[in-house]
Amino acid sequence: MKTDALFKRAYNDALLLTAELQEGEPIPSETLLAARLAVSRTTVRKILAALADQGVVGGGGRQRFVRIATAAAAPFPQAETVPASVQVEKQFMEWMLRGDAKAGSLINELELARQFGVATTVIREFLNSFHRFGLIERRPSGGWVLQGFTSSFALELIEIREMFELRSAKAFADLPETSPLWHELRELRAAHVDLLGELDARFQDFSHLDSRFHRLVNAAAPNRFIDGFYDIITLIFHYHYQWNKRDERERNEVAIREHLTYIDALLSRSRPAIATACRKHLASAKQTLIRSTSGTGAEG
Amino acid sequence: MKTDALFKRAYNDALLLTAELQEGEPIPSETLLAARLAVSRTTVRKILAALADQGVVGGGGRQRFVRIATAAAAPFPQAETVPASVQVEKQFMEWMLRGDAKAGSLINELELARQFGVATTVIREFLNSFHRFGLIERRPSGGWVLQGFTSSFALELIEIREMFELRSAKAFADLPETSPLWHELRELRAAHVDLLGELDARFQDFSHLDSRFHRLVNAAAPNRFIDGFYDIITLIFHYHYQWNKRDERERNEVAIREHLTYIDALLSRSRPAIATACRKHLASAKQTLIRSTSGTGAEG
DNA sequence: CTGCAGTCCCTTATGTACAAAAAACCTTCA
DNA sequence: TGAAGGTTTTTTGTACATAAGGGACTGCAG
Repeated sequence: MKTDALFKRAYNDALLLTAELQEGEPIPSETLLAARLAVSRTTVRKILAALADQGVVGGGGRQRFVRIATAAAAPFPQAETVPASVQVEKQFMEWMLRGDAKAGSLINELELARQFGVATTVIREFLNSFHRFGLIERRPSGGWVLQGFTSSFALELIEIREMFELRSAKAFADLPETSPLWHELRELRAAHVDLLGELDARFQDFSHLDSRFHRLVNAAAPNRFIDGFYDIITLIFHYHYQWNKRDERERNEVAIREHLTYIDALLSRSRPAIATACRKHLASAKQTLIRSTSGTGAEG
Repeated sequence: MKTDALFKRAYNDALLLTAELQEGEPIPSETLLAARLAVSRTTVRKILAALADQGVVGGGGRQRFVRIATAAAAPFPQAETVPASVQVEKQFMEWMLRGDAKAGSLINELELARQFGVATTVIREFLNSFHRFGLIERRPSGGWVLQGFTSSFALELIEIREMFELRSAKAFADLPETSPLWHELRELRAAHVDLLGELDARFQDFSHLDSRFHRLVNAAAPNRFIDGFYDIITLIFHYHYQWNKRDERERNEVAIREHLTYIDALLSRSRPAIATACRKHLASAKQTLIRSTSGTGAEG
């Protein structure tokens, strides 16, 4: 049976929407709600039925209205609103980065399924799509081998990243003045400055900003393979930022300042300045990443 | 139920092995056969039981021998010895490259499953792993959109290829004299010369040689992401060579000569010569590929 | 005639079942 | 005693069932 995490999330969102309305106010049309909640009308109807059950909305057909203005109905627990596939990724990364599994060991689908509380099918599908991240390998006879987050993985990752980033940064400098990306870059610069101002409170927001920035640079000359590669980068850095707490604030401050230099170089369109700033930033990202890898990276 | 294509392939292989033995000769041990046929001993035992049923081998336990020297038993049909997943890839590429499906259209799992004669699970798993080749995209709401083999796909593919190949070629030139790769390179050069000599008869063998050569170059400085990328290259070129028959012989001859120039440049270790030969080869590969793409590549 | 809700059908996601294949363990005989 | 065959246990690949969710079609009301 398919999980109804989508329904539950949308239901919770709908509860928030109704809370904004006055008692007795009419409910927006199903089509409108569908657009607002980003789900199909089928799901909206299911939600409306559930809300009617809960007494939150009254009436029926075209005469639906808010019955209780204060959100009396309890929302679904947060955990149930996350699709199984997302939870599996999170749990798997945790399992791997926490060192519960050694590099080179076999992955047992059934065991993981039990441990994560999902069906083996979900694990199987996850492993299949996770393969592209380079952290696991398929054995010829079936089954999967864990490669692990080793320093050789980090080195190989960073090597490709440097090639792609330098290429994209150059392309960015060649963008016509009219490109909307320049505006986005300036906005992103402002976001960096903002974050730097309140770094003590929000220093964990950097991970997201980092991903946005590097994807913006790549948008100068889109290439689906580079985009795909940035998914890997984003994943690795996301979890890396989550798990490696050492000097987190300092690391992020350094990175933000490097970004700013890099952004200014891009804005100046000076090729040498861009290359220098880009290389410098990548070099320090490399150091950070390698320091946190698990092993020697000596593998077959 | 799991298919027994593995058993059938190994059974056919085993039939060939027994045909080499004299009537009455003893059969190698189960362990040895398992290694020889590249399957587990469990499968070997199943094969031996089947062969005994067919009267090809007699005796039992430690006294098994060949009963009929001439291979009297019929092997399984070729088609049944290919795992479903491999057949699906072939059929899918055919379906796509033949133009049965337009770029941008939705992929219907059930329909494909029926058309290819497999269960939907197999299609699903295939699409999941095929995603990395960049020819299909996942829709946010589930399901897949066909991107197709467009010229923008080809251009993006080639761009990455050039970056990777130049990088690896440089690394190759820096290999120590003692590296075994130099020997392999010389062997590969000989294979090219051989093929050139009998090109009229064997010109289709080039596809395989091409893949071997480029993977060898990459082996100079292994990187799992580049390796993964070469899977894409190999796939595309493999099917491209199969489907684009126009000027096939001439194209291959040109490519072989370019390879020879490229190999000689590598052997000379001259950086400028390597870069020139590499670029020249990639440029003509690019032309060939782009000429055979299906559309304008104008997509969202 | 336009936007809405009612209804129906199609497709996909996920759990479960079961056979194939692998791997581990046990027994036997030269 | 060690290499072979016999037996049992695990694990994976594939089919199938079923609910969730998307989308098309229809008739109605303003």
